[in-house]
Amino acid sequence: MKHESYDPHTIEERWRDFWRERGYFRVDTAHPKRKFYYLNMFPYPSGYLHVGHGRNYIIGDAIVRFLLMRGHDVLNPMGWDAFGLPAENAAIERGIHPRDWTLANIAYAKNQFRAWGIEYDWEREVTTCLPDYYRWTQWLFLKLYENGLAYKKRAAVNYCPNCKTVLANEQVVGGECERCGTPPEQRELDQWFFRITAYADRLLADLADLAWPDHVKKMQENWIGRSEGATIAFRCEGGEEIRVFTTRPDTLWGATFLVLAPEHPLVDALTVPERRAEVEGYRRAAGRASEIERLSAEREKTGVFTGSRALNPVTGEPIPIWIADYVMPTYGTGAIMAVPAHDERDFTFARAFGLPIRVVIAPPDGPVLDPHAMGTAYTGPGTMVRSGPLSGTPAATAIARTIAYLEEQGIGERTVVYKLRDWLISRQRYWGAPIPIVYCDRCGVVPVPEEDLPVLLPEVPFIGKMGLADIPGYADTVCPRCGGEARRDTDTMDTFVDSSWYFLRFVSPHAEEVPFVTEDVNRWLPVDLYVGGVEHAILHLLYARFITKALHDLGYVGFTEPFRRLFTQGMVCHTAYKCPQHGWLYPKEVDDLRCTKCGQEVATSYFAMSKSKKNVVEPADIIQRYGADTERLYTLFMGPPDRDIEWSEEGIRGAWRFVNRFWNLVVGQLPHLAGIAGEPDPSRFGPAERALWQKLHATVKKVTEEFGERLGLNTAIAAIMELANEAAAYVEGPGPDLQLVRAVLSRMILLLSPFTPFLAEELWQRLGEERAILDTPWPEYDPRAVAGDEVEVPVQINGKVRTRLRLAAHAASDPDALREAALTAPDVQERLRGHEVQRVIAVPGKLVSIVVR
RNA sequence: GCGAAGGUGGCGGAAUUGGCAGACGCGCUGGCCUUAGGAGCCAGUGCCGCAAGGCGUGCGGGUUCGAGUCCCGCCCUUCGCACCA
Repeated sequence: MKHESYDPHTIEERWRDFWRERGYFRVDTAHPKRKFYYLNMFPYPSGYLHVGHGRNYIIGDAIVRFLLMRGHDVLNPMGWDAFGLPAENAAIERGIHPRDWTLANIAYAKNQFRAWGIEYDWEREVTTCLPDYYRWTQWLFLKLYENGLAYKKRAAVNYCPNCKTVLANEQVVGGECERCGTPPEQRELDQWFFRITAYADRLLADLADLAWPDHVKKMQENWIGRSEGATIAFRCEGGEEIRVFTTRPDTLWGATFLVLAPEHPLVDALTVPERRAEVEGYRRAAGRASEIERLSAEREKTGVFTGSRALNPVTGEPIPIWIADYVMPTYGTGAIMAVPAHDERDFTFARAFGLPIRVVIAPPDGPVLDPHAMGTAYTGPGTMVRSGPLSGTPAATAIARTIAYLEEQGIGERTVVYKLRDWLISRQRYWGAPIPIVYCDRCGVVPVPEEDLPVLLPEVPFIGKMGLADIPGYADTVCPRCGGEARRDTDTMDTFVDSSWYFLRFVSPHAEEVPFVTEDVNRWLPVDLYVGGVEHAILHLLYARFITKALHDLGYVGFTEPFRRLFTQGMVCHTAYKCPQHGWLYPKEVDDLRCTKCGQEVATSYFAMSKSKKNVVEPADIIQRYGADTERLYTLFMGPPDRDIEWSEEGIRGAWRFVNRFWNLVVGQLPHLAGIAGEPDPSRFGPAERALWQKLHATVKKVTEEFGERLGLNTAIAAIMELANEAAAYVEGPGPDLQLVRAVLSRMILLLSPFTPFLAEELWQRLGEERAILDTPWPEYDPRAVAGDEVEVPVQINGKVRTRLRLAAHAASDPDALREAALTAPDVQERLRGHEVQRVIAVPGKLVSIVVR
């Protein structure tokens, strides 16, 4: 080897602490000139970060380095979402305290960041499980409580018997506990809720202004689930009033029965004695049925008749009242009017139980519907028929006219309902922020005074699944109001409360009197770019938006949305092996696709990296073999950041080879470049120089633009590779222009520096540059140089490219000259012989298309 | 069922505005170098064909001088929601 070969370990060790010592990633939040709040979703400290986690932070570090070079004041903090069940469960397994486990993981992860070359302002570190943070989570609870946004109620809630705690609706995914997959049970419990439903309309409306991926907005929209319709009152024969919600009030004349949810409060009163046994039996069965069973749309419809009737308010006809579990107790009023002719579910139910079907909507131009012949409900548009005074109303105005009529008659009114329900935040586990509430026999529910915060987690040896209620003495306290004996609330808050405001704390992490300094957060928020996994599309992002709006209304912040732009990065997948007998296997337990324990053939598949599937790749191994720069480069190169990608052992070698080639290119040129300074002089360029010069400027443009809207970092890297390939070919050629070589190499180092910061800093210094890269402005490009002075223009004949012309840029941009050049080109002439030219389309700078016969 | 995203070589993926399909990388093939190669370098590599040429972006139609890109109708994959009245 004629020069020093690339040794990532020496290089990376040299620069690792340089950035920290120089404080490049610190920011003065009080005096930003061009502020940019970049935020990665903070991690859950679960043990270690694998290369899949790394992707999130590597994307962020590259963007932040770019922004710094562009002269922004970047707030780029990092912290730990440190409370929660997994730490508790891991601690139980290991027989240690969740705090010790968590803090050890944090220390380990910080070293991993350092190894990756990812720097943060660690003076802003926020750890949600420490009292100086959760004190303010409790403060948040108190503020919501004082303003009627936190309340306690007894309700049927989802309880996970395995995790031994209740769950929010958002944490029941597909009828299973989000954490452990156990189907939750319904339990009647006294629990704390946050009144997120009070913000349903604004959470929905404000989505419009967010620069978020459409699918994430759509998911939130669906989750909030706004429906417009009417509430209609039905008088029962026994005098009770049943209110139903419907989106189709125009079908009211076709309502032939009512259905209540089994849990509906009027069921008892409406059940006649001879039906009581059957109704009670059905209610008990419905209570036991898990959420999955009950929500399955394919399930047979079941229900029972209460024996009572109500009067259809517009026809005066008595109609039977049933109960059925296809009606949800918590949506709308928990009761529906059934219009079997025009609603699929009601139709199925009516057919199953022989209930009458009455057609009140006539399809346009269609045959008159015959209730006996219908195989399915007609839910399409049509004219109202058999609907008393409203008969003949066309579809377009039917709903609005019916609502007006109902309001006139005093039977009902326009109503908007949401699927969104209040956020259940009580958890019966230890590792969370205690709810700062005291129960006193004399004073009732008493909030802990702000000055008494934090309510500390009790210091106990940690022995097993437990809540604060299991810890002797924890609940005993005195009432803050009367000083008498009282009991503490023994629940902790959902960890999503912790993460619903952490982005505010980062701005003023050391404030002791307040959770954050309003003036400062107003200067820095909303977050300019928030990057994280799409799995938080609903839970975290909806909660954080809600809390921000609540804090806004209470006067603590001046903005209503926390995250202006959201980017969701894809997951890193990797081969996973499964043995029919031994389950998931580590790659080292597989030989020639057979299990090393039993010799059976293993199944291979691709999954997002996870410990449970034993398919994680450890950054330490990769860094040991190739260095952090190679891992970073490969991570960003292997696919667009918003898509899932597949980690491959071969792929990383490609990145490794590039890093080596680049090193060899620059280090190989160093002896020639000593003493070479100044910008190259384009007037002295030959064709090879002009081509390279153009490529350089085009590459600067490309890379710069990819850091904008698209974040196509994979193609930015590809562009740099192209430039490197051309530069390598150029320096091998005859008599290279050394000023040009220096210009190309030094700018290429800058372009590469967000991706491979160690390598870039090292080569930059070896090139003799005095300033560090992060003190150097990002390279500029000259649009004229990008355009170049000669272009290649393809010529199509009947839609096929037949030849390419090399033309001066000015000729290519003039349609007439372009047309002329194409038609006179010898090989075009050749092809046109014997044909009649019908049409010539010359697109300046692009191509010429000739149509012949 | 509803909604969203996607389907391009052997593979990961490019093609940003209707204008050269397959950039860049992996893999593969051949060669060089080497005691050796899971190192490095050079060349080739969408498919069919000796070639000229033809065919090619899930399938079928359409618009256009020109379609991966736009329109209509399907198929498949992934994700989200799912008896929400």
